[in-house]
Amino acid sequence: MPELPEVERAARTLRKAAAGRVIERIALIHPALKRRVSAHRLRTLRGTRIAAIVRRGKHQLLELDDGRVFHVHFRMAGDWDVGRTDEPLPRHARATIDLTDGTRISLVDPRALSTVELHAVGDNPLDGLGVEPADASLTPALLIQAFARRRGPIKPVLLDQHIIAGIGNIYASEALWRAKISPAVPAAGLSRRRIQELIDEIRHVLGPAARLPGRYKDARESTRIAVYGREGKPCRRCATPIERIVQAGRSTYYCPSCQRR
DNA sequence: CGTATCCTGACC
DNA sequence: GGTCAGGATACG
Repeated sequence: MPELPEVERAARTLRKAAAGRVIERIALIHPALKRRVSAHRLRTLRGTRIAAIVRRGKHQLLELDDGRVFHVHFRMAGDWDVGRTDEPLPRHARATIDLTDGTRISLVDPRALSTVELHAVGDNPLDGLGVEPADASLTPALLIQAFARRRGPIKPVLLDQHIIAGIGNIYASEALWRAKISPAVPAAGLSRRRIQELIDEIRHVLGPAARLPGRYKDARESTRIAVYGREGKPCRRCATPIERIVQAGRSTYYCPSCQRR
């Protein structure tokens, strides 16, 4: 499920259930998660208050009141399930966060690719992460500079979280379609004007959490998927059949007619 | 830069 | 049985 809008929604769910509350225990169920944080370090979380929940890109940071950070990334298929400690675990529960009030938040993830980390006081959990789409510092000038070092096509570059944080495979195709930019054009060499259009469309497709405050009045405007997964179906602008190509191992969908090189 | 890899489930 | 999946990273 998760790209930026879905992670934003999940973080809000978590905030509602857990912000300001105290951890009873965090349990890692799946072996791949157990490998990441030792049982000993997990036990040190008991009695710690969750001061705040912060989303950055597709990352969720549970900021603990002792300064440590419990860091969760859903990867391809993670999500939160909020229940009670006396209920049976949901299907595909990979970790649980039990609170002293009896709430159990389960990390559910059929593919078990989600990751968790426990950061010590003072480390930066998001070293190298790119700019947040809603941040005013996301400007054409910034991207011109970032793109200049890239030789490859724009679409895989949009997925690079070191540049802009939070664009995933679906919305990369969607933003390029809306901006009428071919996914195959070299990132370097896009004009300032086209980059500005691309930034606007990235903010549009990623929804309210990616938009600058005070802009885009129509926050509820439909963000329905226009190209992703629509191979062979007519382009919603020009009716040309949508094509699918593979770039950097991921599917890209685009209109060969109205997305220009 | 592309490719393999981590995992599991859904679908052909 | 094979392929694909809304992610990220290690590697050649």
